[in-house]
Amino acid sequence: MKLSTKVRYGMRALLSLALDYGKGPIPLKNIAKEQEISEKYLEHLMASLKAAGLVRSARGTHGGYRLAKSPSQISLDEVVRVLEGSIVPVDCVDDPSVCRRVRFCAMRDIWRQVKEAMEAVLESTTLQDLVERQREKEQSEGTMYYI
Amino acid sequence: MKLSTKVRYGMRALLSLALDYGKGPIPLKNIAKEQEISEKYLEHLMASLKAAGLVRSARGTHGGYRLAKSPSQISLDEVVRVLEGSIVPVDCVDDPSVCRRVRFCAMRDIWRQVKEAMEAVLESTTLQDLVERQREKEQSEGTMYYI
DNA sequence: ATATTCCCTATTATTCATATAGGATTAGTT
DNA sequence: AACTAATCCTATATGAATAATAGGGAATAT
Repeated sequence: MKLSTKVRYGMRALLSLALDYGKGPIPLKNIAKEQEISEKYLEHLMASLKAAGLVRSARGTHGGYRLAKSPSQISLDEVVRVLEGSIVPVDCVDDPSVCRRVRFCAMRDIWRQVKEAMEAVLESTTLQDLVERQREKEQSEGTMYYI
Repeated sequence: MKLSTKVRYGMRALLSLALDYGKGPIPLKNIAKEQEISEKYLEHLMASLKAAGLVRSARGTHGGYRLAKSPSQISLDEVVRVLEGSIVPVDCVDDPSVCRRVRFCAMRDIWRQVKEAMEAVLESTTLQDLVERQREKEQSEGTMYYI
């Protein structure tokens, strides 16, 4: 029931970009350093995020990544879906064909409830919410953020 | 964000025992056959469930496993915790020591909300609920159940 | 030109979940 | 006592997914 590090790293990277939203492209190198993620690994994540239309990129000097939409338009469930494929705890919830007796299965109902509960939280939270929350915390305490 | 098969198999095994609650010990072999789980693998799961006090065992002829408490007293969150260790999507939610900046982390709040949402569903459902749900479904449709 | 940056493909490493094996122990049955 | 059905224990193998690294190619601003 753990999130992959893909999602954890990806969220951190996006939060990083959200905090700098409007300031032009941020080089991957900076994000990697700030978030203590290997550059090479982060490249892959950014490629996925770009393919999904969450970030845009610019090459060359002064290039880097920036969010493709405003932080308030990116909800966390979108991010999880991009980096992890889906949110379901069990495949049959989204794809009934993986199990022949799906129609009679008591467990499946529960797993669907679990999925919906998780989704509700992730859908109702955007990067903008994270930014605000982060700024509040920094104000009173420190500067860095990790997951 | 997937459940391990440990949990899926374990739930199925327990549901099996719950459906036969009060009928004396059920040999592991029977459960394995009914649920299409390898006997050897199921042995490990039952060992965990026994160590956690969810089932009792009897050796020798006519031995087997039975629930240690009534189905209505076993909630699903307990089962998940036993077989998966915890319910958290990210370790820092339960154990702040894994990350030095936990106090200032915006993400952690969200992951905790996700955890609580999942827990709410699992805590409010017991094996007895599953049994009833299962019987309803069987009545109208078939006999077998899978996850 | 050159330095900086993203881009692409391939490969390796590591971890963890899953599964199997073989025998030891216990308890009923005859 | 011998036999059989069952759990119990420890060790090991397998496999798949995740995580991480490597190396060079292509674009762009100065």
